[in-house]
Amino acid sequence: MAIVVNKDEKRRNIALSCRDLLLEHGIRNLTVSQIARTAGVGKGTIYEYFGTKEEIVFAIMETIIDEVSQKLETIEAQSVTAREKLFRFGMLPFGEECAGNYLQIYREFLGISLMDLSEEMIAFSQRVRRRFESMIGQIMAEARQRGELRADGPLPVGTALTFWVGLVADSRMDDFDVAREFDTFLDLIFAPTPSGETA
Amino acid sequence: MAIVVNKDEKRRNIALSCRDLLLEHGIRNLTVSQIARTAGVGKGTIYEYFGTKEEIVFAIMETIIDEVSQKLETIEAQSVTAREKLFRFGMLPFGEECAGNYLQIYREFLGISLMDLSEEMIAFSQRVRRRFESMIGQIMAEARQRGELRADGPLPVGTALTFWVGLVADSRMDDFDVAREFDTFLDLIFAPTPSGETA
Amino acid sequence: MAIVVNKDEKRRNIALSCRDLLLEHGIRNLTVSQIARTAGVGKGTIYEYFGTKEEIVFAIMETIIDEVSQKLETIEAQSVTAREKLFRFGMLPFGEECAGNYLQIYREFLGISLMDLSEEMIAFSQRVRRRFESMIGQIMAEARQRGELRADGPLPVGTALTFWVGLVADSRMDDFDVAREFDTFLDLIFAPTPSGETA
Amino acid sequence: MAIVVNKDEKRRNIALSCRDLLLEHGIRNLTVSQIARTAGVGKGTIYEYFGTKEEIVFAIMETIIDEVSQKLETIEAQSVTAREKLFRFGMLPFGEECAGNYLQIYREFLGISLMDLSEEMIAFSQRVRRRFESMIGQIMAEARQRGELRADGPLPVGTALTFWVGLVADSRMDDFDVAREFDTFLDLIFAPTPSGETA
DNA sequence: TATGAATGAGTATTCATTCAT
DNA sequence: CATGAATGAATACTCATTCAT
Repeated sequence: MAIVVNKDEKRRNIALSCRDLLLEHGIRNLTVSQIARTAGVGKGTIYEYFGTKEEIVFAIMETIIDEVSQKLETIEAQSVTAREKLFRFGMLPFGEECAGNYLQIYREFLGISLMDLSEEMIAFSQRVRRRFESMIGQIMAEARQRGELRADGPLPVGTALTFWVGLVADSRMDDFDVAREFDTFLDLIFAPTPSGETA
Repeated sequence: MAIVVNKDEKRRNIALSCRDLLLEHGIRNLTVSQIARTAGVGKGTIYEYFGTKEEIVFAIMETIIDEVSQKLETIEAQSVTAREKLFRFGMLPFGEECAGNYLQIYREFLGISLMDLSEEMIAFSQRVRRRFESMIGQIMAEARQRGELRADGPLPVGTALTFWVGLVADSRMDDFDVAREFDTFLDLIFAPTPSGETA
Repeated sequence: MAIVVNKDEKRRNIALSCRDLLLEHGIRNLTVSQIARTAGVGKGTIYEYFGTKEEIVFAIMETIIDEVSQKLETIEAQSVTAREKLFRFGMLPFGEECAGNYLQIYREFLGISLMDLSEEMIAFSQRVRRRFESMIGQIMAEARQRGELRADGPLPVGTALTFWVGLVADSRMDDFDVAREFDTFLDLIFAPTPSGETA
Repeated sequence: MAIVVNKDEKRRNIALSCRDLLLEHGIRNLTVSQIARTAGVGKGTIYEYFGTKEEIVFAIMETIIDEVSQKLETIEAQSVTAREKLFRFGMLPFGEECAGNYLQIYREFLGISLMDLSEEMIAFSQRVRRRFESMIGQIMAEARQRGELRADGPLPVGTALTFWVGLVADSRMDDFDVAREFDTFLDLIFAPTPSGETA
């Protein structure tokens, strides 16, 4: 009888075991040989579970995104204003903590996906975007219910995400103050309604 | 007497003669050999005027940005609202016209600059950003004077630029509606006062 | 009671089920995985019946040669001159009909056997050659009896076969007129005895 | 001033310096690295003079064919019958002497060219064929003038070449007597007059 | 008897940059 | 001033075969 292997599980295991490798070496410097060695299997085995190096990278990125998502959920659960939640969301990869590499990797991935407009790459980008869309959407929906957010128009979910992408990109520049810029943006969304008007 | 050629002028000439080459082939597919051939000089000569391929690309990009700037000035001069001007500014590379390649090239350049965090690259990015900052700054300043823009706080120049960068990046995704997203963003800036006041 | 399967029979079944696969994909592009899948068994099972991929290919080739042999027998039975029979024999794989692939496969096989001079490969080649030798030998023997062929010397069976191999090889060249060349060769064998000399 | 290099000459030099390498390692086992090392240049330099590995092989093969051609010319000059000349021509690669490898290489090349039906490969094969065609053509023309060859019909140049290709291929088989087969073939060409005339 | 998961060797090619002339 | 010949590092992917179950 043949050995039975859960393919998806093994894929995930390989990806998980290479998480650190990716974070350390970066995406472009990752070689399939390294991946195989790190995962403790032969190079051929890698191609038994992934069709292409790109696919491996996607899988590893996905595990990282899963991690980030969990952190976001933690933030979600905190009892602070929606604005603050969004701020913490957006600032997560910019935090000093362990997160430094996230920023680097995300930036690299963004760079790669801007140059490689293959179908697979775009599809993956969209998939990732949608995940974050739903998380942010929830926060904003809540915020609107609580009156934190203006009641008119569609929720500025996409606007926030797009701005955040710009934030990641622009943050590469020395004199760019991420926190300040993000704060300014959130001001726009949460309509600080200049000076006490509205009322 | 030997013909004296201003070094800067020759640099510029080389850059100008390669503008189309860049727009056609893209940045990564541009080879120094092609550049030399197109400029009608030897490969070695190129390195007489530029220290590195990167520098050549910067020079060519600069000529392209000059072009774009001129187009922006034309828009500036149009008699429309500041909001409309900003919209036209931002949408310029997304226009059908000839501009198609601008978007592609800018995206590619953004991608490259996200992966290559060398000092020169960052410095160049900052230089470019500042050019656009000043142009947008003028429009916004005017807008505020005319009352189109809220009077409080700093002008959201950086916010707009950062959002625009995100726009360029996200526009690679099939289902992304650039115009709509940009419009939504401009709404945040220009019509912040929730309950129909302003009017 | 377990179903008893004759090992040779199963070998033959596997070979037969892969005939089309070989004809379509060619020899080199045939993978053992494909073979197993097409034969409806596991990869390991294939190696239960064949020692090596080469052996599988031999077995499939043999089924194809069987087919060709049958066609040759049909030609044999036609009431035409021996010369015409030989011509039809030789031209069979060059015919438009379905035979197109036969030529391709035979050429590929010839190429492989020229590069892989293993004992098995040579033995197989000899086996195949001998099959055709006997068929052609019969025709020529008849022809001599009927006076179609010169009476002196050994029958040019080998000569014809060797020439035919050259024909298959050379026919890869665009400007090669197979029919004409073959005809010229047959003229030599059938000694058109220039202009009525003989006498 | 730039260094001036005669490109064709350098190509030839590289090819010449790798002649032995090809003869020893065979065509398929030749690596570009080896070629570069043997030619005493960098790998990149090889690609300065050849577009592809295939081209290098062609060039080396050409030098070998040049050698063979010279030997053929020597044979040409010998004072023997045309039949004997053709025999010596054809048997050249089968001779014990140094020629052993020629046969091997030619066989390998034939094998490769049967599997790789690219335009370049076919073009090269045709080029080679034409060279031999002209040489053999001369001998046959002479032979006919001297009455050694029948006076009617076109010279069987192509027939001989095609047969020779078959000879090279079939000679891989143990029990194949090249000399005898070739002799039989030449009999067909030179002694067509059936009934013992000859005279 | 049947299976299929695991394996790993092996190689062509590009192009920015230098420096002898 | 100008040239262009020379350089060499670096990496994904296939597939026949085995053997534990």
